[in-house]
Amino acid sequence: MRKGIRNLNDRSLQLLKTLVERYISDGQPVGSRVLSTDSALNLSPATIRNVMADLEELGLIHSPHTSAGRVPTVSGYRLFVDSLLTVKPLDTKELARLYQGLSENEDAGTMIGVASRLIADLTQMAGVVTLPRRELVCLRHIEFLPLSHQRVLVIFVTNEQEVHNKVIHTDKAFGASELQQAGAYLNSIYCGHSLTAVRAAVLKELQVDQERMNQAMLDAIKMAQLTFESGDEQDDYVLAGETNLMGFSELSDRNHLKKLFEAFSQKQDVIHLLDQSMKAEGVQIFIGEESGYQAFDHCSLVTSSYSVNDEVVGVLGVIGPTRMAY
Amino acid sequence: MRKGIRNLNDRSLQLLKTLVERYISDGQPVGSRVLSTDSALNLSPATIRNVMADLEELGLIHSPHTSAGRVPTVSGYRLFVDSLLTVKPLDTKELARLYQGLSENEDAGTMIGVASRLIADLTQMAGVVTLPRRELVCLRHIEFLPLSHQRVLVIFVTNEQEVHNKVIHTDKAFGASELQQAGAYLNSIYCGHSLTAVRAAVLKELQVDQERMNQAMLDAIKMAQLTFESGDEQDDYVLAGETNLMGFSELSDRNHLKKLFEAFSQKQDVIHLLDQSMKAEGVQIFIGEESGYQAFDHCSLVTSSYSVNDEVVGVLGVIGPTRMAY
DNA sequence: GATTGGCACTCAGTGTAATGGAGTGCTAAT
DNA sequence: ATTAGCACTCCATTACACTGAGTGCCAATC
Repeated sequence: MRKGIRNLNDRSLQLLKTLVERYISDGQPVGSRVLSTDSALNLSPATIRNVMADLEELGLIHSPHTSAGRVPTVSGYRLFVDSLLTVKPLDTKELARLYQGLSENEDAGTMIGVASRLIADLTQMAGVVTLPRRELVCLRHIEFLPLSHQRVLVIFVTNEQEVHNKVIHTDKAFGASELQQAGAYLNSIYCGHSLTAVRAAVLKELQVDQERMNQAMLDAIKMAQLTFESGDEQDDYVLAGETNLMGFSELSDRNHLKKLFEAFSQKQDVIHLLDQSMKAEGVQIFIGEESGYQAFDHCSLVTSSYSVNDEVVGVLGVIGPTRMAY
Repeated sequence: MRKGIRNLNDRSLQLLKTLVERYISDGQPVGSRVLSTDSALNLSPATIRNVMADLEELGLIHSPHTSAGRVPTVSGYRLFVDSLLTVKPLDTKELARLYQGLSENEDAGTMIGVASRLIADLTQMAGVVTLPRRELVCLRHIEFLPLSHQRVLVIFVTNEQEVHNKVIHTDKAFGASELQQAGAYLNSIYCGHSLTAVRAAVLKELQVDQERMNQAMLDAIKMAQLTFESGDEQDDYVLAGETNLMGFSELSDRNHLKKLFEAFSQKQDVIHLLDQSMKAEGVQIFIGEESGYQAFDHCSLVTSSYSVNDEVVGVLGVIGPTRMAY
């Protein structure tokens, strides 16, 4: 008399849905009685108990103990968000405010901070936005300035108006004009390419084409190599409203909380996770342990990629407790 | 039969000291019995009870409830750190490691991050280091680069090798050579001055000396004004090891913890506090409510200023629970 | 006069019932 | 297939006694 998840009837799904919704709003295990009055279906608690037994057998819900109500499991949430979730239209109105808030400032760096903050305020959870990925950042301009002791200050502009700088150490001392020449040369050939493309090209040049170049060109290429070598500028993200997470009782366990915040400041795991979700189109949801990272066991992460010029360059997301209003 | 704090006898102070030390290491109210065995003094618990009654009357210690031991109050801690504290010599050894860790990297920005991290790891509490104050940062070099749409990229180097950049919007479009000239001009007159000094000088120039200047000079000054106007770059600090604070039971109250972390991310209060302690020489200690900020009610902050070239430019500190090993 | 031993007292913390209530599972009736 | 009824389970709360650590005070002692 076993049934698979696939041929669950509508009624069971309906009940699962209201159960999840109820649990999300109350945070308490929900029993058959409340479910009977809560759901539009006119069913007695007894009937609902039968259905719930089925749902439990399928691993969608689960009892903390014998005489408590039921709580959705991860798979239960998963089914809920995958096929039962009805999105509220509020989002669009808020979205307008969000856009407005964003359009006010032009620097991409601060914009990302603002976006993150907005998400956090809006959801009362933690907002997270990744910086555009390095591979997709395109070089607009590069320039070298002399510093003392064979040091050179590299300034490069990417995308619209983003400015980066770095100090590199060269083999020999260069004068201002030499450096200017080198910059002009590099601009002429690499401008408009992505940073990773530049890096690859530079490496290739150094390996194969040395005899074709004069000394000035070689110096320029070498400096470019120093500038773009190794991904020392890790992909990064901006987090806001972490403190909102401390209000949720399900994350009250100090150990969990600590692990979570450590993950935030280590950044690594979070970046991996966000990276993953960038690969997929549209909205992604990681529920509880699905993320694969222990620190997020009791959290969920809802992400959506964002684009610049029709190209996906980053991810924004909301981090909250598993029991969150999806 | 009342006595002031001033004429407390040595024995009472000795007892207060061991009480505080004991409380710091155990975190539990300490009673007369333990104190009698703990202290080198050979006194019976009864005697100690008498002394403790005196100390309590003076507001230095206090009982959570009738039949618990005593716990130091804020004034008790204060007296302890002010006159009873004997510094362990361990610090110097660790300090060597600290110096070594710091000397490895030369960029001031990352150095501060490393310092903060080191403090946190060393103390198992939160480390905090302020960036050098703006007023004390001295301009080494300034340069302008043209961007599109009447935008100019300003790059200026301060102190040793620190590079800052900013995009400003000008009234009219400038060519590369004009900008270079302007940069050279500004370098010639303002190089070596502190940023605030430059700002003041620029403002003064704009008000009084306009007729003496040619157009190029005026443009240069105007750009400098745009660059250094208003303290938009707030003083800042780097925090590390916040998560260490979550392990302390006395900060377990979620509300307190939340307030504290909010203060961290708002930065403002922390900056004020650190600023305050920069004014005083040497090591400063804020205990519990002494700081005046609610968020720090159950924390203590130990700070020390640090100098570059014999001038105090910033503060580093440790944030921990009131019950910390001072 | 300072110190100490003795004693009654207080009070948080703990363990053990007892009680109530919410919820379930099962069975028999509809 | 649904429902009502019933016995059962288990958590949560309360009550209560008990223990132990610690105090305050008093009288005895050095």
